[in-house]
Amino acid sequence: MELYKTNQLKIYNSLSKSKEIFKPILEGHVGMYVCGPTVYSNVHLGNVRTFMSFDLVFRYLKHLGYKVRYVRNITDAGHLTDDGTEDKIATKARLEKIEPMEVVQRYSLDFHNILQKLNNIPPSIEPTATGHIIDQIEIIKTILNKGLAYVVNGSVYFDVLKYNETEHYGILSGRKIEDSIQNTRDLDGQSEKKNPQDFALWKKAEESHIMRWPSPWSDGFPGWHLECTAMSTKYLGKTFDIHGGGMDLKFPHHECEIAQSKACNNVNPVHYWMHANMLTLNGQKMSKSTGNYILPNEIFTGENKLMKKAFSPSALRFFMMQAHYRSILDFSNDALEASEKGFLKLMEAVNQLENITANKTSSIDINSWKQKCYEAMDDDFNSPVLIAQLFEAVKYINLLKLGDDTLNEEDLKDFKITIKTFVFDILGLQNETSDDNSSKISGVVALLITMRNEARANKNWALSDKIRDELLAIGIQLKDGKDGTTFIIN
RNA sequence: GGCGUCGUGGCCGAGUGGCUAGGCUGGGCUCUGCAAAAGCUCCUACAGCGGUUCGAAUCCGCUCGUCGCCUCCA
Repeated sequence: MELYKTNQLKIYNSLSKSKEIFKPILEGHVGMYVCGPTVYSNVHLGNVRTFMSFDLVFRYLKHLGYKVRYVRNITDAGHLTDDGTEDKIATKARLEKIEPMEVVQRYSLDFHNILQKLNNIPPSIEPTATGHIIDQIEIIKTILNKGLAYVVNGSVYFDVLKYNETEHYGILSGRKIEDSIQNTRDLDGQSEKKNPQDFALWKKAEESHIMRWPSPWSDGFPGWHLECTAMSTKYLGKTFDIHGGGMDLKFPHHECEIAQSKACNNVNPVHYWMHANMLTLNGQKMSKSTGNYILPNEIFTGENKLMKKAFSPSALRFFMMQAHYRSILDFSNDALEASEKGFLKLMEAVNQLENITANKTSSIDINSWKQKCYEAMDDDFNSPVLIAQLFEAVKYINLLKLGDDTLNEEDLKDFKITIKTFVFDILGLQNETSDDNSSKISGVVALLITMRNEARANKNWALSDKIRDELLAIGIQLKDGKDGTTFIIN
């Protein structure tokens, strides 16, 4: 039987601002849409956090037995620069004197490469904005027909004030339109809009603009907010279960998506809105535009002023999983270093699982422990609490090894499977110590351990310590226990 | 200025109206040739001020501060 039938998953819904019991539209199936990156530069660590958060969601939903269709777009057109006049991709292409599609290709590859290193499972569908221009044009036509958009000089704008007469623009972000009217700054280049709150569904392209597509209104390109509505509707339907994204997209991006869907399809598109919180650096939001950011590769190589050393992708992933996805997390070398130590301790314990043998009776209540692991994840994907439970398991493993605790065959099997499931399948961590050469290394180290033990038997401490210390220097740590000497590779 | 968020021990970071989060760091003990590891153990908490309550870090109010959004942003 699928786990979702017995587990009661609760999700914090940004729309209702409360935790709700998760009930999909179609039993056993989940439709999930997450706003992907705009591929005009390398993804930074802050971008990555959001995608890792939803990777955890994806993994857990699948573990619970749901059939999940996970759609995450690539924004390769339509995302305007600060002044609201030019497409970000086109700007980058102009600056680097290359084709826009070269920009898209380069940074899409970077994006996929980084996420793969961090062991993210690829989405079921990864559509691009430029591949769905036709769908976007159709939506614009419908919204125009309903009188909720207007055409000016070949551009089409959504009429927010008109929409707000019958609907609530601000339902997600908790804003009142009156406030935003009073507080909106006047921006250059937006004078053709009726009201500053109106947003572009279609932008007419200037003569010099390279990225352009024909439409009934002008040769131009689609607005940023529209692509997500077009693609989510196309692949998940007019209403679907989960829509995710970074907290900073709540307004205006997600608010606009709701407005577009309601205007076009007369329905609220999303049942559960999930927002991942920001990753900060030096207490400030990581952001490309301010220069306050770090790239994942700089962490893997250690090549950044902020880094004292290199960290593995799994150590980084573990660091992120130690914080709840809705909390702000501050990044620093020291915080990562502390996480790495914990991560290695966990991995070492997982490696020791195979050395544990079954007993006649069990002194640990494995079922109750396992239950706590599920309760943590069922409570809005609480990975930090899950990890606390996994450290409980580390303690158990060490005590089992010492023989101070025992497990019968059935419990031991369950224990092993549960740990591995949570560590590898759900948290998505990887055991980086085991590689192709590990068996050879094991053989060599075993030989050195034998030589060292001979030296120790002869009380030749100088030699035994030399073997131990020099192995440690190259990252192999010996540990003398009651049952002989074991080692770990750091 | 508006809206929202958060404020936990040396650091990171969970959580709940009364019962140990966890990790890292530091101290002690056991084990050990020494060390490491492991086990046991100890220390430093819930921004401030009021209120509700038998009891609040947990609920309410105010103050201060943080961060985010309000403009492209994961």
